[in-house]
Amino acid sequence: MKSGTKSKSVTVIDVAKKAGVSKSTVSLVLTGSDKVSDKARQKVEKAIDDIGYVYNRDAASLRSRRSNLVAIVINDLKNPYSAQLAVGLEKQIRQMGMFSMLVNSDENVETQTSLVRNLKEYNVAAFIICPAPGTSPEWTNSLVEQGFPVVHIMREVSGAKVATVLPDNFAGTKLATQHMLAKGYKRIAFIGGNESISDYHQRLSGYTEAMTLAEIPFSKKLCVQSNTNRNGGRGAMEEVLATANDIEAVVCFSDVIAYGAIEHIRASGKQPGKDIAVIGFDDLEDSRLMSPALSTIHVDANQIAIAVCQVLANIKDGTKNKILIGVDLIERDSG
Amino acid sequence: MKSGTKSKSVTVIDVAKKAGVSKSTVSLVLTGSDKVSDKARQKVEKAIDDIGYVYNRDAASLRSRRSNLVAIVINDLKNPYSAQLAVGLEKQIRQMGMFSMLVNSDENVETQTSLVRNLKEYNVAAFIICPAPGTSPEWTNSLVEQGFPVVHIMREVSGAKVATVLPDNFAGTKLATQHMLAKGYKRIAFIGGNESISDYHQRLSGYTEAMTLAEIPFSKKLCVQSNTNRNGGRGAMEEVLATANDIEAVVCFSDVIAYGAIEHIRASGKQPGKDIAVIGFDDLEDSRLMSPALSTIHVDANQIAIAVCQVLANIKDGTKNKILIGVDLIERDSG
DNA sequence: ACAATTAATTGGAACGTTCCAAACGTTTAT
DNA sequence: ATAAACGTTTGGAACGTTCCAATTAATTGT
Repeated sequence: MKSGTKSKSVTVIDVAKKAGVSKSTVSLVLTGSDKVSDKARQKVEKAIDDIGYVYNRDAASLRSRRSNLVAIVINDLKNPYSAQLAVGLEKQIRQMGMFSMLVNSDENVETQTSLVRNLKEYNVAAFIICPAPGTSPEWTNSLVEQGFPVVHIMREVSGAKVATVLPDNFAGTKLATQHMLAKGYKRIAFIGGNESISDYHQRLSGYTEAMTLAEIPFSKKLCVQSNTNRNGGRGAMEEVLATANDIEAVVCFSDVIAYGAIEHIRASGKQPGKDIAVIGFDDLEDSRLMSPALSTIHVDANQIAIAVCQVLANIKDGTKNKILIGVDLIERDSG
Repeated sequence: MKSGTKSKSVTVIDVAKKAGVSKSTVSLVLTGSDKVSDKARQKVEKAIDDIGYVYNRDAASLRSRRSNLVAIVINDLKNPYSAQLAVGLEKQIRQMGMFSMLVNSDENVETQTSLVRNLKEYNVAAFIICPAPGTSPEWTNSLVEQGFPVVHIMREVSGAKVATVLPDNFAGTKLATQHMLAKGYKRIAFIGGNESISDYHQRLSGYTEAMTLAEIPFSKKLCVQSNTNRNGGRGAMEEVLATANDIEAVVCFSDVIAYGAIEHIRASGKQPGKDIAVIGFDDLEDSRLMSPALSTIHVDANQIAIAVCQVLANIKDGTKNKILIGVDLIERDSG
């Protein structure tokens, strides 16, 4: 990785000479100051592309003790929703005039710790973290105490004194379940997800709330946990059908779970969307494109990204607040 | 984004005082030099975590004119294979003792240009780029001339004087097609992808090569282009069946295309894997988990990542070579 | 025991930028 | 005409590290 020992770099001083001003003036132009005359600004800008100057952010960041780097620590980039979220965040951050540094913890808390330790060395301006399972509140809090603005997304770490932006999981599954109830279904299952995931409880209770309001007795048989991948969804569906072959609808923990469920429904000779209605959670792009198109709870990744950036913009020490992002029911062919 | 004006940072000098050595010695320890006594090293290391020192990479990078940042410019993070690749690259780069900075060009060449312009300001050590459509060879070459090590992945930019690491697309579709031929099928379609994508031609010619070798006359009707998403796959399959209802097998440009194809096959009342055999390209995780599990051409993302890092490690000016990553046939239930 | 060699340590300069306080030039008020 | 006010411009110091040449300590050879 020998970088060809970049000869002699072009600096603000070279630009200044070329433009016939001082390096301070060049700096002012570079930082977008309003207290520099248009004449000077134009001369500097011309000089910059005449001699091919490139700004050195290391020097700037060192001297100013600021940076425009925002770290995004994602739990699992291979998960389609995470990827969508990362892309949304990246775009939004760039719109703020900042630059994002995206890394993947792979749901591994040690990796996450090591990544963040490294990122601190780069003097990042803020951390956006989707916490890996097992993240301790102390860890987050110490990060905050060190002076870094931190926002958690998607998952809550109870005890962590940070702002957290996440979808309204409870409202989402409640909405999904009530949608099924409104269609006249009464035997409704809830499948996928498991207790180690912080949002599982919220989504499950949205379902039970809706069922309770409809005065339908809660049946434990109809709630089956699973891994959060496609296989998990298929297995959970199989388990439900084994004990309750007469269910009319299934509310899934996520779209991916729904994909698996649909596969098993088909395999068992029934038609998803006709014999058994299915609804997911997330609204992945595939859900719209697949057939039958999946009904689901839409969680707008861009909206989350916008909220995160707003929080970041007005962060104060110890602002521990929870920002719920609204969700929407999307009715498609599957239920 | 007011970062709480981090009071007064702890520097190497503080560490030096605490450890009773000079700052130069501390620096040697930090950079992992072998010409420092064990005694000194231990004192320094102890002092470091006693006073909670954090390394300032901006200063290091400024002074040494080196950095351990590797930029990964991905064309489309929402694409599952890209995400997989990004994750593999990230892990591999970290294993080299470097740190990756992942950004997403979103298949937009202007975004790509702007991202790279910014990344240069961070003094990155190298660029790994999956070029967006429309990337000009001149652009890449000028990046190289500026002294940056550059590797292209997945897509070739003809005329660009850089190393390119990509799967053996030709061998892949040839393998897939010959697999179908070996099963006795003769009416085999090739669907998905389109000419604006550089690897389309390679994959298409793998198919035609196999067909020609088997002495089956090429039929234009059996080759249908499409967008590279699920919908595209479904549409292409529909188009094929409309003009050639008797096909026995279909070789798909990618797994995602295959997903769409399978949906249409089902919708038309046939059974994928029984009435029409289907094979994909990429081997996404879902392909293994779905039902019927998708036969496909496996392209090992980690292997690509390893090759990229090897190239990066021995890069010389103007090494324009092409590194083909071997592919494997994975036979599953779909064909 | 002493010179010659090697190993380990060190202070000052340098990297390219921003900050600061002072200087300059122009306009406005008296 | 002069003072005050304002808007621009400016040189030197500083940010925290690494590099370099020089110094000191330890080891080897005779």
